[in-house]
This record gives sequence, C-alpha cells and structure tokens, in this order.
Amino acid sequence: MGRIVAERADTLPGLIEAFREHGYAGASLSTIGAATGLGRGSLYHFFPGGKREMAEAVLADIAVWFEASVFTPLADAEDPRAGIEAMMVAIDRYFQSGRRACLMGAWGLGATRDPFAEAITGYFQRWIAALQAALMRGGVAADHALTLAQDVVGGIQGAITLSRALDDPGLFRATLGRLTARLYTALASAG
Amino acid sequence: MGRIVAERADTLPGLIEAFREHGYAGASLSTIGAATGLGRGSLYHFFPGGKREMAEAVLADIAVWFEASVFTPLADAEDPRAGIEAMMVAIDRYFQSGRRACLMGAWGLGATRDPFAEAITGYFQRWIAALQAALMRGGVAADHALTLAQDVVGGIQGAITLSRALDDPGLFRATLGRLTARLYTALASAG
DNA sequence: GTCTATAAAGCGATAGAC
DNA sequence: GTCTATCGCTTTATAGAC
Repeated sequence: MGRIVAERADTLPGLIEAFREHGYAGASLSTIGAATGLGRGSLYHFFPGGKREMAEAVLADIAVWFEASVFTPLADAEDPRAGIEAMMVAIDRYFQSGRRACLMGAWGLGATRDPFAEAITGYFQRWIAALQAALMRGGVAADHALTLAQDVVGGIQGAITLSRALDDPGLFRATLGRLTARLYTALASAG
Repeated sequence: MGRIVAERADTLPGLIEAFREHGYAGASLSTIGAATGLGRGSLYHFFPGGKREMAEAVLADIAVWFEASVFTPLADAEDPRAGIEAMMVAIDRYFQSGRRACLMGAWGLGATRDPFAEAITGYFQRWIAALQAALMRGGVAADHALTLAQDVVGGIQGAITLSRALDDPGLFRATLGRLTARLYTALASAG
C-alpha cells in the first residue's frame, strides 16, 4: 500500500487505511509505517505533530473528498434525482458496498470523538444539510426533508455497521436501494 | 464506577463502560482499573486470560442481556406490537437515547471484529431474526419482514452513530419513533 | 527526504506479600 | 481477594547520519 511516496499527500491513502481498520488508539506507528511504506523519520518529516497531526490530515482529506464528490454535486444538481443518484453511486464505491467502515462514524462512537469532535460533527451536518437542500429543491417541505435526510444518512451508517458485522455486502447495496427509493417516492409525491 | 466488587460479575459494568468508551485497543489496564475500582491483581484473579478474557466476558454479558430483555420478549410476545413496543423502550434505555454507543456495532467496524467475530455476528443475527419472527407472526411476509427487520436494526445503529456524532439525543428518540411507526404500518397493512 | 538508533513512557502480564 | 513491585516488550517521539 502506498509504495509511491513523493509528497505528504501521497501518504494519505495509507494513513486512512490504517486508521480506519485499527482506529486511532489501535493504529501504531509500526502499523502506519507498514500501510504507507514509510519509516518513522519520513512520517515525522511530513507530520511533525505526530500521530495526532496524521489523524487531522486524514479527517481533513475525507472532508474535502466528500465535499467535492458528494455534498457539492448534491446541493448543486439541477435535478435532485440526479444528485441523489450520483451520491448513492459515490457512496457505494467509497464504502466498497459496506466492506469499508466510515472512519467519521466509527470515531464518533467512542472517546476518539473528543479531540476531533469538530471535524466529525461538521461532516455529518454538511451531509445532512446537502441532502435536505436537494430534497427541498425537489419540493419536499423543510421538516420532512430534514428527517428524511437524517434517516438516509443514518441508514447508510447503520447499513455499514450491519453489513460489516454480518460480513454481507449484499445487505449494504440492498439497503442503499431501498433508501434511494424512499427519496424518490418523497420527491414524486412532492413534485 | 463499580466501587462495590465482591465477585467477577460485579466488574462487568465497569468493564463494559471502559471498553465501550475507549475501544479494545484504547482501553488500557489502567483505564479498566479506574473504571472498575480494581487493581491489576484483582483483575487477573477474575480474568486469568487478561484483557482478552475481559472482552469476551463483556460480549457474553451483553449477549445475555439482549437475549433476555429484547430478543426473547420480542419472539415470544403474543401481540407483535407489544413485543416491538417493549423492544423500543428497552433499546432507548439501554443506549441512553443514543448517548451510549453500541459496543457490538463499534467493534464490528474495525480490526477488533476479527477475534470476536462470532459474538458480534451472532448478536445482530439474533436481533434481526427475533424482529423478523415477530413481524411474521403479525402476518408480514417473510421477505418483507426480513428487509424491514434489517432496516430497523440498521436504522437503530445509524441513529446511535448520528446522534453521538451530532451530540443530539433527540435525533435518536425521534428516529426510534419513526422506525416504530414503520413497523406498525407494516403490521397494520398485513394483519 | 529517508533511514537507524535511542530515549522516555506506557503497555500487558506475572510474582509474591498480605 | 487485593495489593505493590517488577519484568519484558511496545509505544510515541526525537536525534542525527546519510
């Protein structure tokens, strides 16, 4: 993993993999070194603040990716259905049909949340807000759009949890399909 | 926490708290000692297998509690609605309206899953099966009852994730209410 | 920019007194 | 049954060679 390293950004895929799989406390510098293909020297050269700074970089990178690949398209799409469809395709790929955990969700569950609360809270707030906005542009009332957005974002998180716990990627994809259908139904009865 | 300790079982609340809050890797023996009020000597007296055995005891304890307090009532209740109502009340109390993470769900998301896969998988399988059985007894078709049970158990997990990440217990309770309504609707249109 | 060597602290686990 | 002391190992982080 991450063999080709020339600059700081090249370490991020390995860092994300290590942190997502082992958690913040469980990801040791040895683990991280193996995942990135880098020694302690290089890691501390790129991240003088150590493990903590590596984690912050990972959270920032995830936020940037979701902003560009999910939230913005969702909020900007002329047709809300197209934005939702794009979101679902991106989500299925990103989480590898539920085989990959959501680092933001997982870290929010325990004590790791505290030092990174702002990044984690912001991630879910933006996601829900972007989805709510898309639904409202499709004619869904604000309060209904909000609860629906919460149900869908929460439903995706739950589907990851269940799909990983049961080792059943099919469950994730099927759940994604049902959530999409709920959104389309709401749009159809509103527009 | 856990000041009164006379036998092994008395350590479990403290152990659960420590493991849920810090994860398996993040819960050190110092953490666990503080949470249980016990020194290393006592902990190793009760759990000769060390941290690993403590974790297994915690998972077994959770499984027993859910079996007695949620799965069995759900599967046995004459009126499926009563069983579902009892489940939701128990769940809201147990997870403290989403302030408490689900240890099974959280551990299933990362590498901690591997050594404890059987316990984690079994927990969710039993929960889903019990809920599906209750719905089927209420006249819901098997396949619909299964996806509905998956949606609800997953929805609860997602609501915990979201509610903790956003620090909003109200979101958990509201989501629980909507999930209950979905189950009642399915029962109404089936029975 | 990458490495190895090393420091200082914390880890899980054990032994033995009481 | 509970404690303290301690072992051996791993941890994060630093220093300095290249």
